[in-house]
Amino acid sequence: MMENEAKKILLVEDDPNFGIILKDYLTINNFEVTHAKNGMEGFEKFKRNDFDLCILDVMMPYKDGFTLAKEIRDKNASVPIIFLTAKSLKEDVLKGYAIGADDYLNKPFDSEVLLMKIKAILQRKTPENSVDTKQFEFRIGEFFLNSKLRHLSYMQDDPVKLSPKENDLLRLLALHLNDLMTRELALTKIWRDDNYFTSRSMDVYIAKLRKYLKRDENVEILNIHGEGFRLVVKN
Amino acid sequence: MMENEAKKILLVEDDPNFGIILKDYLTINNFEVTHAKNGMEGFEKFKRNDFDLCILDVMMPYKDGFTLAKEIRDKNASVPIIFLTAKSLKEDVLKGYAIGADDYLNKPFDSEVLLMKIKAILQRKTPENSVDTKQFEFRIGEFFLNSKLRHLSYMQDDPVKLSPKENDLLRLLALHLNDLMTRELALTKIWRDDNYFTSRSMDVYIAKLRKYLKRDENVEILNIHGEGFRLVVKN
DNA sequence: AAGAAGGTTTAACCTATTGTTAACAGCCGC
DNA sequence: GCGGCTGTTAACAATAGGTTAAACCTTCTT
Repeated sequence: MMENEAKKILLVEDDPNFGIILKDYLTINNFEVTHAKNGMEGFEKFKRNDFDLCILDVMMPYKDGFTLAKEIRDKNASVPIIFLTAKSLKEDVLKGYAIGADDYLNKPFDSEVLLMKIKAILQRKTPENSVDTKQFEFRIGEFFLNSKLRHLSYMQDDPVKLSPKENDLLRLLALHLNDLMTRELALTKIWRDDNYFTSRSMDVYIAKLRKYLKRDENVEILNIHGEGFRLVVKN
Repeated sequence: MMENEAKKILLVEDDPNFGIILKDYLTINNFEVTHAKNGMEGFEKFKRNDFDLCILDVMMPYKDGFTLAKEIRDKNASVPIIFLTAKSLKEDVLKGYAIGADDYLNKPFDSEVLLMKIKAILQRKTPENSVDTKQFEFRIGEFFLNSKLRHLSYMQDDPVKLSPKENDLLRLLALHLNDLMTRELALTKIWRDDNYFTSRSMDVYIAKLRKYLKRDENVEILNIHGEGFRLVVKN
């Protein structure tokens, strides 16, 4: 099965029973849910993560859903927000939308309906209207790396196709061009685990990259014993 | 603030009184509203214009809102759709979302709430959504794609008729010509769901498109393992 | 109402790509 | 020279993609 990354949802709901049930339901449906019990905690968690969607209860102690939503909007103008509420005052609904809500559900609601709404909202948000500051293109001596297409080209030759790991690793080296890229950084960023086996796996990839880069003798990957690697371009 | 062009809304509602009131209300709020009195008329009008949003009553004579929505979806996979309905059967709501609704309102509803929902939906839709440009004609090597008519022609040959999905997929590839079109994008935009089966279905459509495109050896669809596809024109 | 036709999804089978691990060899620094 | 790094290759397992055909579902016809 193709493993697409699960979308991350921040759920802020003070009722512990309801919160846990909803969290479980969404988890079963393949979302990665972070549950906060009040507005304060919700905002802390929001700041520490990149969420694809926020579900906020309106009535909560310490900090209500509207206030939280405003703080979230200040940090991030585009993350979708869904409000949940027991009362259904028109003024509240309008206030919610004015803050920039994407939807508004009155309790009790059907969980399947919520699921559909979540999907509908996530669909309208295309992956590329998020301003991606990611850098995809690098010049490395006479090489040119396009890490979006995973292509490494040398002068006029046909580009070589890189595997995802080859590509990630070379990109990380390029980001630290002529400088040290520590083992630890590569392992935590790319392999998401730092142990003997991932470390050996990384060495295998360094070997593969060296093979690709042999064509330009001014480019090489140097090892710094016990520290990491250094992609250098001579001259 | 710059005066943006009024957004065009297709309103399909068989109750004449309610329809006119709603149309006026939306017009006052700076939308350009086309009112159709039944599903038949709604579809005719849809075909003749580019709408930014559709508001469909579910229960209508001749052609109900769901059927109309499906026809609209076949023509245009991404235009937002809001359903209005008097009854609120859960099955109907889910059916609506399954077709690709963006929202679902039960009558009676507050017109201000509808207005806010419309704004929330359009806001998500418009931000420089480069991918969703309203472009329907493409030159792909020696091919010419008219994605309104769903015609793919090669030189002077008779055009091949494409099915809705074939057409949407080729159009999306063409919008990203020579660049990566991610699986995720195609699945969320065209299939409106991203899972194992829709992913395999997409592969089947890629095979179909490759068959059509074989006539021009300079045109091909390349795979980027784990990421998506790339429609390239050589030279 | 039955059947044909067209479109889409699912299943099945096969190939290609990718990542990990083992094995063995050489290297570093003390 | 010794023990822990690093370099390299090859085998293997797991996953993704290519293709065809059958199943399924609507819609259109008769």
